[in-house]
Formats: sequence, structure tokens, C-alpha cells
Amino acid sequence: MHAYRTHTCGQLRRDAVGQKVRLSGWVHRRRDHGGLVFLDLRDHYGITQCVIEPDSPAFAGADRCRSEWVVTVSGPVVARSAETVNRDLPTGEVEIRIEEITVQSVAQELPLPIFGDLDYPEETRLRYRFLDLRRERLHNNITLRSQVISSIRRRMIEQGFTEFQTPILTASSPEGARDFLVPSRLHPGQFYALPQAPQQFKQLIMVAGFDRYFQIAPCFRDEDARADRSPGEFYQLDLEMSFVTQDDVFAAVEPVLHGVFNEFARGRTVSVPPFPRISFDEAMLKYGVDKPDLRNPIVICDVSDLFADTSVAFKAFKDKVVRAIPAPGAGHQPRSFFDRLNDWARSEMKAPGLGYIVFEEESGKLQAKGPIAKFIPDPVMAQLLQRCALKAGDAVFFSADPRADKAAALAGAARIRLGKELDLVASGELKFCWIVDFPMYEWNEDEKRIDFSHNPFSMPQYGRDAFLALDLTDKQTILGLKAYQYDIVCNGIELSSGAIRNHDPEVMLKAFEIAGYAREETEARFSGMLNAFRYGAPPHGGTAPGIDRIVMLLAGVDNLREVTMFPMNQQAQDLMMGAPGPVSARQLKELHLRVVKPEV
RNA sequence: GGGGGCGUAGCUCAGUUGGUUAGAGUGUCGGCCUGUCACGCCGAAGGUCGCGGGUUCGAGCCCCGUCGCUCCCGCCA
Repeated sequence: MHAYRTHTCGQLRRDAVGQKVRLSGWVHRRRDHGGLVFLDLRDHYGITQCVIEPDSPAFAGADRCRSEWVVTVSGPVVARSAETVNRDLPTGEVEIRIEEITVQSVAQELPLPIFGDLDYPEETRLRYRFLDLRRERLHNNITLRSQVISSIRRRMIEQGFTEFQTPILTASSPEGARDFLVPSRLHPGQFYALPQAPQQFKQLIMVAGFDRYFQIAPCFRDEDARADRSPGEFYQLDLEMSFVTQDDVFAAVEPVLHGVFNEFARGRTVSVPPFPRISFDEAMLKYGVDKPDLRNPIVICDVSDLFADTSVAFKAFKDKVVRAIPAPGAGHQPRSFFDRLNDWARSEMKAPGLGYIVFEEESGKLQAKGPIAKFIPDPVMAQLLQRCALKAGDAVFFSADPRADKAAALAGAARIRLGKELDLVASGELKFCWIVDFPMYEWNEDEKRIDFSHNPFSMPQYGRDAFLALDLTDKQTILGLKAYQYDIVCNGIELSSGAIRNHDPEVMLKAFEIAGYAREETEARFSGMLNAFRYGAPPHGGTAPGIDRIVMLLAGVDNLREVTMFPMNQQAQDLMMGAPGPVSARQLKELHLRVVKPEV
């Protein structure tokens, strides 16, 4: 008989009755009936009940076992009587009669119970991650993650993609996020950077003629964390394709995402390809964000013209961009509901307020109520009702600002909040969309300059000659430029960003010039890629959906730590391993480094 | 860098208007119990109320500071 086990703890069924078996695992739960002791033995595969009576020579050994001790038990599989079968356990028809028990490892009193499904403080969970990972919920999430990644790999290979690895120690790149730096021992004062994404490498792979690349790629960015943004590191399904248009990329990615999501949907419905394509401008208008949650039925509409009408006496909205956010069914909400939203807009969104109108039916006629209703004459009100598809029992909120982007942002935040508070968001759905036609550049108000608004390697949607001839001071035209740049969004979460790339060295130099980088500087920073483009580069494009976020959506959790085996905390520390930590003077010396601590 | 929330027993939490010896559940330890599966019953141990200062006759509670965790803003091409 094997030293540790003949079966797993999730394996035994009625047909095994009579066999003599050996199981190893953790003591999940101990029930002491004095004369009779039950031990639930748990491993990765399941739980099996083991039982022992006092006359057994192994009784003393079994009796001293406590939660989370690791033990090996041997004995016959016995059928349980009809009354004692446990329908909640797959192994619930049988139990092991313990004849022999060996303690492999004892456990101290636990800082984090394995049994049960209570919430525990994040700090404890992270410090004792190995215990949290034993618990059913996290154990299942991490297993799901593995299955999702394996499914993605299989589907990508089926689509004709080839997986390649790219360097982890590479060069720092300008633009984008803060780099993690690694000092070079052999080159004093010089540094490697961890890749923010394998962006340049995957483009070089296309230049090298490999046609369709993918990788489950680790990416590193030294930026502050959020619930859906791990500190430091995360994984992308990085992919790139040669000789493709934007539609070809969509057509390659959609079946993979749909397939994976459908495989792990557990009853939820998944958008069927082709996913809706929404331009950036349309998204900002209708949803107020560039990552709309399409489960929320609210659609924002522009009503600036209605309030500009001379018949409307409401001065606060004159000469402003006004967006209307319909709130279906909100007409029956108490006054406090509207006050609360107004307070939220003022305090959290730093807006002057959130005006509203409530529509009620009175003696067969639609009555508009609320602080600003009286300023709007009937003909204009009729247009408003029609444009926003409002009816009796609904309300409508207004976001107004001289700047369109600010009006849109408040409207978008209000839309999300209303969706939640009015319970309009359809759970049980996974709704995808592509956001396309992102602007190539944006105005940086703080530094009074033009920045890339997304990926500097995207191809502008503009003729080559016209682009090369662009006047650097023609702000109007430049800020109006769109790029072949797209995001994929699911349930309001940005899964990935991608583009048809700029494979023309002249266009690329010009693109950087517009963003304030001299030609020589661009040549120096991107010499590897620019040089490659001068030796025959195929048109290419790709994208990179975030693996962690995909698993998060599929697991139905709202924090990345729930789907990451060993996550860091919000301050980018690993409490279990003690990272980051100091290093020895000798290590610093080898790396030609001296630490200068910040003054307090 | 800024804003919000939280911090009381190993763990999860309660703690009234500032007022006697800070409680419960769970876990741990001891006793009882032969069919439980969140087993049950009896008992015990277990507290720097995050830390420091202040107000007060008196602070877990009020004030100031600080630390930790977390969520958000900035940031994340």
C-alpha cells in the first residue's frame, strides 16, 4: 500500500465499500461524541468522513487530532446507514473506519479558520495566504483561473496563434506608466526595466514573420492599486497579427473570449459575436465613460439645445453642455433619494449639483415636478420626454458644464449610480462591446501640451501624406485625429486595449514629434523597433485582454486579490514574504547603489 | 499626494448619553456524551479596547496626533 494514499478525499463512493484504503489530508473538522470520534479529512479533491470507536487501538491517536493537522488514515470503506448518509457530500454515502492513523504534521491554533465562509481582515488573509488558499472559495477561484488560462491557450492555438516568451529584463520606455527598474551590476549607473507589456517585442515578432503571436504575458507597472488593478504586476493575453485590419483582429478575438466566457459562464448569458462596436465619441455621449456597462439600460442624451431655447428661463444651464440622464421608475422615490444624489454630485463629483425633473400622471395628464420643471414650457418638455424616452413614474437628472467632457463625466457617474440604486443592472449577464475610434492625442491642461491619449504605436486614421504634412501648431486638427485604437469592455470593465500599429517609420517619427519628442529622441528611444521597420515590416495589429480581470468577471468577485494566488496589498507589499525589504550593504555595493532616504 | 471607512479576546463581532468588574459567538483547554456532519451539554483560561497625547471626578466612547488595513481621487500610453 502506498505510504500516503490509495485514493483522494473526493474519490470514494458506494462501490468502494469493503476495500481497505489509505487517505491523507487535513483534519477539516472534528466531532467528538466521547465514545465516538468523527474526523472530516480534506484534500484538494474533496472531503471524506472518517470515524473511530474507543475500543480501537488507534483511538488515542485519532482523539488528539485537531483542526488542520495533516494525517494519514487507513481502514476499510464502510457504507453509511440510510439515516446517516450526507447528501451534501459526494462521498457522503461512505466513511472510513480508522484502523491506523499517523500524524504527519501538527497545526498551532489558527489565525484564520479554514472551515466556514466568513469574511476575514485582508491583512490576516494576506499574511497567512497559505491558509486562506486552503479555504473553499479562494481554492476554487484559483483553480478556475488555471482552467481559464488553459482554455484560452487551447482556443488561441486552435485559431492558429503561436506562443512565444519575451524578455523580463528589458529597457525602460518613455511614455506610459512608471517603470520598475533593476540595477545592472555589469554596467554601473544603468538599469533594466521590467516590461509594462511586451509591446515592442510583439511588433518585432511580426517583423520577424511569425504572423500570429500570443503569450500569457506578465506585465509590470509601478502605479497605485485599485480593486481591479493589482499593484505592480498582472497578466495579459497578449496577441498580435500580421496583415490584418481592425475587423480581422475583432474576428479573431471574439470567438476566443465568447468561447472562454461561455465555458465558465455558469448560467450567465454571454454576448454573441459580433460584439457591438461603439465609437469613443458615442460612448462618451451615451454612457459618459469609455467603458460602458451595457447591462445598465440607461442611455444619456444631449439636451443642450433644449435649454438654450429662448423660451426656457433656466439660466444655470445657458451656454453649457447639458446631458440628461433618464431614471426609469425613480418618480416614486422619496425626496431624500434626490437630495442624496445631489449631495453626492456636489461633494464627490465637485459639481454644482444635479438638477432633476419627476414625471407623474395626474388625472390622465403628465405632470412635471421638481425644482427646475417650472422653467421649462410645455413644447420643450415634450421634446425632452421624447428624446429621453420618459414616461409617467420616471425621473430625469441633468449634468451641466461649460466643458463637454466634464458634463459627460458627471452624467456617466450618475448613470452608474442610478443603475445601482434603482437596481436596473441586469445581473446574470456578461455583456461585451468594442470601443473604437479613440482620439490619437489629447490636450494636457497642466503642462499645456499635446500628449498621446492612448498607445503611441497606433496608426492614425489619416492619410500618410496628409499626416506627414501636418502643421505641429494646428491643435484643432491634431486633437480631432482618431486612431485605429480600440478597447474591449465587459460589464463596465476594460479588458483590453489594442490597435492597428503604425509600421511606417516616417509616420511614427511624425507622431512622436506631434507629442513633443524630437526625431533624434524618438530614434534613440525606439531604435530597435524603428530600425526593424526599415527592413520590411508587415502591417500588423493586436490587443491584450487582461487575464486577471477575465477571471475576476468569471469568478463573480470584485477584487483581483480573490483570483490571484499570492497578491500584494494596496501598498504593494507582500506581507507573507516580506517584500519589499532591505538588502545587504554588500549587495548594494555590487550594484553601485547608495540609498538616500526621503527626508521626514 | 488627497478624501472616506474600519481598528475591542486566537478569529468574527456587540458595547446605549462619557459612569460598577468591557460582553457574545467561535476557537483553545478540562469534564460528560456511540451516529454526528456548523454535533450537543457543563466549566475554565483568554483583553496594552491599534499606539501616543489631551479634555474630564471618570474615556472603549469626546478632541488632537500617529500607525495599520481597505475603498476612492490623482496616477495607470
